[in-house]
Amino acid sequence: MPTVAKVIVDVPTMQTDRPFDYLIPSVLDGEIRPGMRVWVQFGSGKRQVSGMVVGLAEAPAFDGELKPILAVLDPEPVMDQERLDLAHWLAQTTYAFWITCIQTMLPTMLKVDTVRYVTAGPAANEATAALLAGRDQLELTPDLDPATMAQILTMLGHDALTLHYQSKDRAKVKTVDHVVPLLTPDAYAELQAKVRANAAKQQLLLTSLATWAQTAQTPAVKTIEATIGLTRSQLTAAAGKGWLRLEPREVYRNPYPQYTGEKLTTPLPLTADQQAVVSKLNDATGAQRAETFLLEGVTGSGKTEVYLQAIAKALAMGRTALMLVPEIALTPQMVQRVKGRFGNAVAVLHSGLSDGEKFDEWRRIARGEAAVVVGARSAAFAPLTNIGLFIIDEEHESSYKQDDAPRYHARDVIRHRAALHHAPVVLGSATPSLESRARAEKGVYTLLRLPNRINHQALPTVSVIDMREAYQNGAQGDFSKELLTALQLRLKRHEQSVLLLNRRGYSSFVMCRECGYVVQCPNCDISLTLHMDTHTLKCHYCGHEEAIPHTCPNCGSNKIRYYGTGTQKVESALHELLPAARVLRMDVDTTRKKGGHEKILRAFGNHEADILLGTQMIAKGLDYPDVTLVGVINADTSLGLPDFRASERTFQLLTQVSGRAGRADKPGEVIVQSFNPDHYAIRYAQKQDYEGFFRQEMAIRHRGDYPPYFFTVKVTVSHQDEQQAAKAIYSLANELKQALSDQALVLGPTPGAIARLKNRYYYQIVIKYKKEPQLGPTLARILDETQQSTRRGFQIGIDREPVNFI
DNA sequence: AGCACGCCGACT
DNA sequence: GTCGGCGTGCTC
Repeated sequence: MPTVAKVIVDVPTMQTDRPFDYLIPSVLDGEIRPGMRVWVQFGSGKRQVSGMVVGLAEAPAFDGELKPILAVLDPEPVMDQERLDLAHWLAQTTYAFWITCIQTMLPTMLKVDTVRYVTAGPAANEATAALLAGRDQLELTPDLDPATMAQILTMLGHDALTLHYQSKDRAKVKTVDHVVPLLTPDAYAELQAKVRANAAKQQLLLTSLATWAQTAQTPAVKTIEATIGLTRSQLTAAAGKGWLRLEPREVYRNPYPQYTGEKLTTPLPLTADQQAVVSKLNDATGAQRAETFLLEGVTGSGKTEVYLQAIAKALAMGRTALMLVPEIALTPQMVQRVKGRFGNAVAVLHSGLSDGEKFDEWRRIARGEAAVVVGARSAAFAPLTNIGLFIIDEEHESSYKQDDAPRYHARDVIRHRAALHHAPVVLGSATPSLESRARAEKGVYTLLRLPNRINHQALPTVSVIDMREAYQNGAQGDFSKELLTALQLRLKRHEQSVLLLNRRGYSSFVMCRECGYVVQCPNCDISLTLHMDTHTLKCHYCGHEEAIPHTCPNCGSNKIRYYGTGTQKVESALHELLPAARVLRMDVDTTRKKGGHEKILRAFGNHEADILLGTQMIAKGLDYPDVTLVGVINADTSLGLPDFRASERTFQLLTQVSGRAGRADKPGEVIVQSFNPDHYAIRYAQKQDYEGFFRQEMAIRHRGDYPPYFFTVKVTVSHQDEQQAAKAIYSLANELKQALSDQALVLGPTPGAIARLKNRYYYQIVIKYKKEPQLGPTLARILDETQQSTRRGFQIGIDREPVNFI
């Protein structure tokens, strides 16, 4: 019988990032298994924290006195061995804390909140009474003002207060009350005789109870209310008389009640191209071969149907399937296609669900009640077992990389799991990332192609408008004459248009025309963004908000004006230029609310608007037959960024939106406005020529020693004091340069693009390398050394293959 | 992280 | 002489 549990405690620091031994008390003999959360005392004092059991042992490896586990928080493990191992692997490969990785893999509802509160102590005095002000206890929240906090600490030292810890598990299982008849049908008949005949409701209830008892039914209270019109209070009263019992039964919160799973779609006939791809995938699935495929399929080539039939193969083998989709593409249309084919066997995980819904979908998966999972990035950790197929759609999407710890790429997690499950991986995209396409070239991935659109639909015509000349030709504001004319034509024909505003690095800000002053965030070194709906300036990093100034805070001039192009500004311009057009705007502001996204897309699908105006998010998952015009207002604002992937991102975006036009029998037209109309990214996107773009971009990457020819790591140091941060990054850069071969390139140190964020100063270096066996150990050593300096306020971040270099 | 221990300045 | 400031080290 194991007597020791190895526990990772919920204290995310470098010094505590390893298992601690805890004694399994005899009352918990045999109850504790790896993957369960436990409640333990940790550190000197009475501090209590939660932790995760990652292993059991007969004897401790630690030769001090062990503390006992205080309580078990789960009746069953919430992580199986595969996922416990996965968490450890993730921690090692991303340089994140083990406990942080564990928490990322679990639904938010399984995160344990630790509550600290004080009560009157043995030496309670007037101050105690004053502080508690009649209450029994006072919770210690981080927003308590420092003076009060200091006072509390002093009083704790004098035993005037006592400190308590409590775990607050957020997991709430939703229940629905059911009526359970307690008597026999005969007994109910007898009662009916005793109850007054004109007590209609009671008579009705007794008749119903007799029937339920006869047929062994236990209907839900809600059903009874709806069908026979008895109220909950009448049932509660009857429960008091012993006629029935109200029994809470666990139910799942179903985020998609509209899919009943009764009528399933049947597989569509495949084109020869699709058939060839499906057979290759199914061969690998059948042979349980962990092969990675790169599926390069143009927009409209029927990738989704390929996925569905490949999933069917895995299911036919009695295995499960995991499919990742970018958050932004997880639209009702996508869910409908998968749920429509596989019904209730599908679980969906994305950020639009409430925590409760996510928790319930997660439990359905963990209990083996869902065999297909469709979800965004974090669904890579879905608790599926026996996975037979992995799919990553829109594989090039940068949202598959998590920007904060653990800084993982879903593709790496999926490939790691695929190797364990002996299952193939499909990476699908119309515009694969250069990294993936290069790997296919090298034979690491197997390249599969779907070069043709289904039914050989013509690709839309794409015209590029030179905005440098447009103003001589009667352009108004952000609209060239060509785009305006095309929009008017669509209005006349009652067809729909989509307008894309490429807003990356191009938000609206307020600038003084006299002195050039731009209103900045007081906490972060970035410009504040204008929000016309609330008439405020907001910081998109820290959330700071302030009123729009009427006069320049710098020179006092009243010539302070709005600059840049935001969706709101374009929207009002549209109203002026095309007063008859009904415009729907889709951006972070209009989609923040739950379901906001879907509501807008549905409204557009129902022809409630003529023009859909939005940012990047409209480029995906849209499939409306009546859209015959796609306009890109500013194609190249993303080209100017100091990021080597700027061309790749621009090409992907333009190719993607171009594919959105004219998908039905109506021919589509795409108008791209650009100040760099001759840029190769725009030219290749115009021709929808991925291979051409790939060759040229690879040559450029080769010349610049960029990925995929080189690997990259970004190391960031931050401190409240700018000098300290700068000093630290320079010594770190030196240390790295000495440890690495001269093949490796160390760029920087440079201040972060936003040098100051939430009142911390950031400095960073980027390392480019091909093969550096010393890099991993050196980074680990640096982290180890920094742990000593964390108390002095340093924070260090290591990001392998970062998506954002600035 | 958080909590205790420990070693130096302004008070009863 | 002590109370309490926050620098340093440890947590099974």
